[in-house]
Amino acid sequence: MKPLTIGEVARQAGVGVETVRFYERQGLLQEPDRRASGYRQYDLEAVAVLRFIRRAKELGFTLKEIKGLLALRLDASATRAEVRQQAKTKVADIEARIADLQRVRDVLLKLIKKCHGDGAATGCPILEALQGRES
Amino acid sequence: MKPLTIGEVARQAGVGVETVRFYERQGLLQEPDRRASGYRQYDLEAVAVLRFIRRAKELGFTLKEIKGLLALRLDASATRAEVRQQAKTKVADIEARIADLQRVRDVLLKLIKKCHGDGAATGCPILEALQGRES
DNA sequence: ATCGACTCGGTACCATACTACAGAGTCAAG
DNA sequence: CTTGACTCTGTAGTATGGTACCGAGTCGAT
Repeated sequence: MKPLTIGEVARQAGVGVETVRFYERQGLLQEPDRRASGYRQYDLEAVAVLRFIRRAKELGFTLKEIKGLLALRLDASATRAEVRQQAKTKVADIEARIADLQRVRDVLLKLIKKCHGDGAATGCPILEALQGRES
Repeated sequence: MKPLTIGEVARQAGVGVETVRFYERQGLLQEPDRRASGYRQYDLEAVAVLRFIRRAKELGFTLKEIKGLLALRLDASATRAEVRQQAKTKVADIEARIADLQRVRDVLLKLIKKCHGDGAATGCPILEALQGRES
């Protein structure tokens, strides 16, 4: 179990060295032990945490939320219900964003259908609609 | 047709004064005439442009894209096909984002289903899954 | 003439998630 | 013992879309 340098831990987790230090500053990664020289010394747990962060990010969690998840992960008194709640909230969040995007897409599709012409852009229904009279 | 101050034009367009100056710096809004005192003097076209920006932003266009749309709007040689193309590209864009979000949501829903328990968070399938063995 | 509201330019700051760099020190292989 | 790769801290910059503040000047109504 020889300790890893920041470069090794970053490589194993698939992130950059600067990113590791950044996460440390943000409080997502505990400050590791140091050698006499000041070099950080990591263990495999650090790799696990970094991978956790990466996955959670892929699932759309912000770093702030991930910080919360990491706290739950280490908190012996945390319950699965709490974790599930976080996940459910995120699902609701994502669904709201999907609905939003769908609404916008439909507006755009309608405008595209209206603008069948081929001439000058002046008077194009899309641009006209963007103009919008009302506030 | 008396000219409008920046405050009036901002109010009529429903944005802040600082925002108007910001759009000017970004090149979305032409630099207006000035009074002897240096005060900006706007006409109603400026209000139209600001509303255009607001609408397009609501439809998910970035300021950069909006700059392009505004250029098309004023370019006598621009065609409707070009405008339609922009809109279509944006639709494709939005649909990709929707698909992405749906994929993520499904992953989360699956994890939530797996985590039916009620005990300690330790070993919770959601946290475990986030851990992820592979890169 | 005075007052409050407004405007000026410039700069700095907010959140998000990094990324880049400078200049100095350290490590390990040959 | 040298060399090249690595690491250290601290600061600054990236992109996005603004918001906030400063001191100074200006406008219009009373």
